[in-house]
Parts: sequence; C-alpha cells; structure tokens
Amino acid sequence: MRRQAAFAERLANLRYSKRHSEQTRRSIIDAAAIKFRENGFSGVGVDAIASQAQVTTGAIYNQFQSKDRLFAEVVEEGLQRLVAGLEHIKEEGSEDWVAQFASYYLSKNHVASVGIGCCLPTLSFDVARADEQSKLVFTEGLEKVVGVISEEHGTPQKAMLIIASLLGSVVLARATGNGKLRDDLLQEILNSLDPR
Amino acid sequence: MRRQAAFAERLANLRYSKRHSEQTRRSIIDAAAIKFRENGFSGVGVDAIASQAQVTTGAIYNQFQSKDRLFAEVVEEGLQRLVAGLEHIKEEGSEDWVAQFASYYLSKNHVASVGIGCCLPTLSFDVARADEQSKLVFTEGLEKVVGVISEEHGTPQKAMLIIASLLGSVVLARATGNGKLRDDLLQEILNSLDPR
DNA sequence: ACTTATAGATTATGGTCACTATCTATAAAG
DNA sequence: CTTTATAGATAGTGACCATAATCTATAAGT
Repeated sequence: MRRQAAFAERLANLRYSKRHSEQTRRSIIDAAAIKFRENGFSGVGVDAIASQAQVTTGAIYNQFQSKDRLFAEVVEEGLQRLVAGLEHIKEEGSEDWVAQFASYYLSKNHVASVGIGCCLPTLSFDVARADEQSKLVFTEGLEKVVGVISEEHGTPQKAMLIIASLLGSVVLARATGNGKLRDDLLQEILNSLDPR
Repeated sequence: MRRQAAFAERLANLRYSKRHSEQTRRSIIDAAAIKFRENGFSGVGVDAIASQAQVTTGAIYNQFQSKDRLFAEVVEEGLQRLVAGLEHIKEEGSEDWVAQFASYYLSKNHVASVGIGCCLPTLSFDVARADEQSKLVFTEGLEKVVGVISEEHGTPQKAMLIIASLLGSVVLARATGNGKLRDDLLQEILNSLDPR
C-alpha cells in the first residue's frame, strides 16, 4: 500500500545505492526535459514531473533546490546536447554539414518531436522570463553553439543568423495548423538557407 | 465597501451602457495582451488579468467564454497590429521599408518592450501549445503578414524567412543576459539581413 | 553486527488556479 | 413609471501549485 515505486525498486535491488541515486536524478531530468518542452515552465507542475519520472516530489526536492534550478539544469543539458549533435554531424566530414543539420532541424519529424526535440524552440521563451541562473547557462551554451558553427563556417554573426532562422522557423511551423502554409514552410525556408 | 470599481464608474456615469461595456472589453483585452506576453499563457491567471484591467473575474467571464478564448482574441489582435504596422511603414514610401522595419524590430527598445511589443516573440510558443482556435487565427494572421511583405518585396518564402529570423533573433536576445553576446547580436543580424 | 547518514516516500501547508452560482444595480424598452 | 434584460461584483468551488517537515528504509562505514 505504501511507497508506490517500491515494487520496481525491489526488482532493481538497488535502492539507496549511489548508482540508484544517480539514476533517480537522471530520470527526473529526463522527465523534466520532456514536460518543460511540451508544456512550458509554468504549464507543468513538480508533481507531474515526479509522476512522469516515477518518483515523488520528495525525491525531486532532495535532488534539486527548487523548480527553477531543475529548469536551469534542463536548459544546460539541452544546449549541451545541441552542441554534441552539431559536433557529431560535423565530424562525419561532409562539406555542407550545416545544411545537413538544417535539413534535419526543419524536418517534419523534428517539428513533431516537441518533447525530445531541440531546446531552442521550446525553452528559450521561458529562459527569457527566468532568473539569471537560467539565462547564464543559456548564454554560455549558446556561445558554444555559435562557436561550433562559425569555427569552419563563416562569421559568428552568420552562425547566429542561422540559429535564429531555424529556431523561428520551427516555432512558426508548430504554431500554424496543418494547412498549406505549414506544409510548405519548412522546405521553402530550407531552400532559402541553402548555399546557392 | 462593496464593488471595488464603483467609485470610478459613478464618476464616468456610464455604467452598463453599451459604450461602457465595450470599454470594459477593450481594457480586458489590453490587459491580457500585456500579461500574456510578459508571463506566458500559463504564467498568468485570470485574476491577475482582471486586476490589471481594473475589473473582476466576473466581468471577464461575462465577456469571454474562457481563458483560452481570451488568449485567441489577443493573438488575433496581435497579428492585426503587426499587419497594420507593416502597412504603415510601407505606405511611408521608402524603397527599403522592410529593412526599416527590421531595424525597428531589432532595436533595443523593442527587445525591451516585452508587454507591448510584437506578438510573435512572445505568444507564438503558447500558440504552438494552444487549441485549434488559437492556431487558426494565428495562421490566418501570419498569412496576411507574409502577404504584405512579399507583395512588393520578394517571394512568400523569402518573407517567411525574414519573419522567422526576426522572431528568432528577438527571442535569443531576450533569453541571453546582458553580456557581449546580446549587446552585439541584434546589430550583427541586422547587418546580415541588409540588402548588400 | 552495529551505527550513521541519507534517498526518497508520505503528508501537510498555505496559496493560487480556472471557473461558476448568485446577486445587484442600472440601462434600455415599453 | 414599470418591466426586463444584463454587465459586472461577490463569493465561492474543488483542483492544483511549490515547497517543507517528518518519517522510514537501507547502503555504507566501522
């Protein structure tokens, strides 16, 4: 009757071990990453995040000081993943790897994947409204993103323009319905971005 | 003691007249437009909107079916104002009126004016999470915006790219702190957008 | 084996949420 | 003048909010 997650934990036989604690932290961040993206910072409660992570609020507040700090961690990790993704495509060696990245970014698959997609079209609005901690990790992460793109591919301002265009395009695509405007938007913008 | 706004209304001598009812509706929409932009749809309550509009929640629910419907009206009007603003600059006759518009859009003043600024960098995220009604008015409004820009200035997809870039740039500028990244971002993007 | 530290469950707290039912004052219509 | 319709105030509703306090089970150190 008590301890809702007791069954799974007994199976895992790892309760309260260091490894289990790290897994708990990971599952909380993963759940928060999805929920914050899908519903926004104010659109989801700590309870809902806990339930998605299959823990209780006690576990969350043991691992994180506050909802704001958890959000900041999600933002930080979101940008780390963006940097990692860029570097991964880059190291595959293709000359026009930025166009390749843009093609993935504007794909219907990525536009539809709100919860697991890039953090920029989902979290950046909330970062703009968040505390300095979140803005700081966002700024530092964005600088790395700009660095990776501009390293071998134009100036930092050109890199920034690409990021802003991609972010804005995905937001517009998600905000418009499923009409003709949206159906053609992504491919058309991709064409415009293509090095002619 | 009762009826908190009674005093002002007695002064105006217009309580319950049609004109007063329209004024009430207007002040609610104006208040909601600011609050939704500043705090997001889930970040502000109907009570806070009512208090900003100097009415009670009863007045809001008498004028609007739900918070979602009020949001849809704010979105609709936000895009109408964007169209009107574009047409206003356009009719002033300058050849590079789009660059003029971009210059205003990326100005520090507009970036700082979250509550009264353009609806795209503030409401579009929430539209992406909203019901079909809001997405519909957003899509229709966006089509008009694209129409005005592309009418005499390139293809619709070029217009869409401009909008996406401007929207994305303002979001990034607001999400980053006040460091060097932000200070230079806007001017640099403006340069990149400039017809060379 | 025994102690200790702690991860995480449980429960509670005071506040706010969207929304509703009811009431009242007054504008408009006769 | 009387009636009627309604804008908007008042006062709730139960659900949810972020967070804290307390408790307990167990892993780790001795």
